[in-house]
Amino acid sequence: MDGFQRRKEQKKRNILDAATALFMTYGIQKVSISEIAKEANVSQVTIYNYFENKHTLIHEVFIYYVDKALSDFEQVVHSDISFPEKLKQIIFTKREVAQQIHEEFYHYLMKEYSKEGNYIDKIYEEKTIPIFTKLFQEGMEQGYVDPTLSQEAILFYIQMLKDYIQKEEIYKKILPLTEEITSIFFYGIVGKKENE
Amino acid sequence: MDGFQRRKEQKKRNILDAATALFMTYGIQKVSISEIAKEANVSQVTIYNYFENKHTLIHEVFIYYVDKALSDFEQVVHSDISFPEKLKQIIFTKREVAQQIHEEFYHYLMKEYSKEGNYIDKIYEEKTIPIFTKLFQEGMEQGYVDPTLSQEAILFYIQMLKDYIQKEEIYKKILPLTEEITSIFFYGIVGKKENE
Amino acid sequence: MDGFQRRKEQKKRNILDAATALFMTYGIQKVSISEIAKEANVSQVTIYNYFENKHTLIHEVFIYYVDKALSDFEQVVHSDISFPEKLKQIIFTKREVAQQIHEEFYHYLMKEYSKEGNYIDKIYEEKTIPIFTKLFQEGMEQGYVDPTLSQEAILFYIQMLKDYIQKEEIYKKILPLTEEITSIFFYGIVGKKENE
Amino acid sequence: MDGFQRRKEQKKRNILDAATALFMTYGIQKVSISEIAKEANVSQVTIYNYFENKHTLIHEVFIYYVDKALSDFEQVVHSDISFPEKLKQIIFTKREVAQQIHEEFYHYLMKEYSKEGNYIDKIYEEKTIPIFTKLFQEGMEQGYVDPTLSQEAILFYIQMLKDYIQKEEIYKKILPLTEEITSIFFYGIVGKKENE
DNA sequence: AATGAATGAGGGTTCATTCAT
DNA sequence: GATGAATGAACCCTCATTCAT
Repeated sequence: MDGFQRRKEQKKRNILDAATALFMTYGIQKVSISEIAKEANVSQVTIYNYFENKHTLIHEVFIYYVDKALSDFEQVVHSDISFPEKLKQIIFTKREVAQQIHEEFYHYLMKEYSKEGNYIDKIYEEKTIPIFTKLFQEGMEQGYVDPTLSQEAILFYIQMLKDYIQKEEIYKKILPLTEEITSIFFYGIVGKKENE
Repeated sequence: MDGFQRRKEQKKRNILDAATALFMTYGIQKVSISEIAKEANVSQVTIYNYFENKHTLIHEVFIYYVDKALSDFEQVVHSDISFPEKLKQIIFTKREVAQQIHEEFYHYLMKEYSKEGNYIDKIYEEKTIPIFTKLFQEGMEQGYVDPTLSQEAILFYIQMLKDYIQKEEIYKKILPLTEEITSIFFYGIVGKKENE
Repeated sequence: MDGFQRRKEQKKRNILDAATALFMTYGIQKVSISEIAKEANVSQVTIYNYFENKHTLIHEVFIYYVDKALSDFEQVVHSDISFPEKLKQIIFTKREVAQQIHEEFYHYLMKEYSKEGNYIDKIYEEKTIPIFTKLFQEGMEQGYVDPTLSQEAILFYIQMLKDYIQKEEIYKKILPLTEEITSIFFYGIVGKKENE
Repeated sequence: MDGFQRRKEQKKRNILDAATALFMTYGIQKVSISEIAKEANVSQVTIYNYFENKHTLIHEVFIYYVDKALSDFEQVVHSDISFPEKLKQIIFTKREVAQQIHEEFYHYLMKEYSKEGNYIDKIYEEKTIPIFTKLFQEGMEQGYVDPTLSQEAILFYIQMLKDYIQKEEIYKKILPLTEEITSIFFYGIVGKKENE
């Protein structure tokens, strides 16, 4: 990649960064192309030179985000910490990219783009699931996971926790409850029997 | 209430219903007043005769929804079924009003209306929490709830489950997992020890 | 006129009064039928029962106002005070009806209604001019009016003073200048020669 | 200023001219943005690209007009004609810009914009008054102005004449009276004493 | 490649007026 | 005769997108 190409890529990334930041703060519909242009210090038309239309821009922002999240996830799973600690990190770790990703973002994409490729599902099935499977195997061997539970049900739970905690207003409230929530996740509301 | 009043109320409800349905399907911002008018078979201006502006309309739809949800909740808690069954219903029962309430709906209101009274918080604190407290007392007495857990943590869990399951695309996927999810909720992913 | 008629007339007058007050305070275009209705404590449609449309309503308000002004004017001219005092009163007396008549009112009528009858011109020529003529005759005989001046020019001057002083923001400013303005009116900016 | 800038300025002026013309003929409220756009041969949105909103547009039209009037005024005062001739021109000269400025224009601005800087008052005090003062000094030295009169009173008179003559329907009527009006302005309705 | 300028389509809102009781 | 309810037309304004340089 020569200097020209590099500068071009840099500009594209500038736009993506500006768009990502704005989308995450204000949601998708509230952010206009002109605002993104201003934030990225380019003209509106320049955005159109790099991205076919707003649709496409959103799509690429999305991919950018998903990839980043995936790589974070892999890093944690392959790290050298205990199984419970891994789960804790997966659930509570906020991706830097998406510090406060607006839900609308997720929904918008789910609704508008489900037809065209469903990048996220592909990534999920091809990359995320295998990693999870490996993780759970580890968990079962160490006695942390009930082997009668389906992997789907557990994934649902993890996904739910992650999503919910993403919500800005929730995150603040539950920070002091981290330990308890982890405990409920492992032992349920009935609680751990002490005599075990 | 005479015939006049009744017809008026009926029309207002028509508009509220149309708006609710559209908001829940497409989100708030995507739905225009003119679409609501078309759906409700009235002119745009008629909507303005009943509601000051879009803001107000959204607000009233919101109240309509919250009240309905509360009344459903109360009914379940006071019903004559077992504690686990109650929790199951609370978590999985979809309010008819809000079959598939769009998250944006919640967020929009949280953001835009937080200043003016915060109706939902008031309802939550004054009505919902006391009912929950009573319910958990019941649960503890019957050994279903770990007494070392804070009520907040448990509420967080329930709220999270309810919210998450509200999501349309999630609901479909997890219907077959209902039993398992309930089990994880009670006993965690470590699972119930059979010798208990 | 029986009681029925009288009540009807009363209601019409209520509407006219409300409209007049609002027009004079806010101008014509800024005042909506619904505001007039509210101010007069009737329904919008009631206004349409008495006046064909907004046009007509404005027209009638106008006539109401002109008649009142004319009668005030006549009273001053026929009163028992000196000529200069009469002029002073004509110029500086604010009609109660039109304490602060909005200019737009005048202009709107001049523009929109000039075709249809020109009530004001008729009144002016048939009633006002003769009275003025009589007044000036009086002034000339007493040496207050230069006989070489045309009556039109003097009328212009008087009209101008009256109109200008009507303006709310002007009126306040020139109150302390009343004497001087009268003096200029009589003796011009060159001033009265003291040795006369 | 390059070609780009110049064309932009030109277009902005086109819009200002169209707006000015329409405002002066029909008043401010009656003129819609779409009418201005049509008159200026641009799209509505183009107007919004140059002016933030209707408010701003009106404001700029206003400044355009005031500046033009001021410059005309200065030119007359500094010109090489007699004192009476100067006054005559000041009073009767219609600025080309504002051939028939609608009063509503003036009022609207006085009401709506009085808060924000009061451009006209500033101009008036800083520029107009000093020039007037100089002019009157000249008039007094030549015996045209009664030195016992306050400058305020005279200014009031001049302002009144100018304003009143601005009115379209008045202007036509008094054109043949120009000489007489000037005479009254200088010598009052009592008239000039011939033996002076 | 990059931009300033321009726009069609659509959004929320208001108003004078009519309909139906 | 009086009213509450309803509306078509118009208004100000925003946005994603294209044109022209």
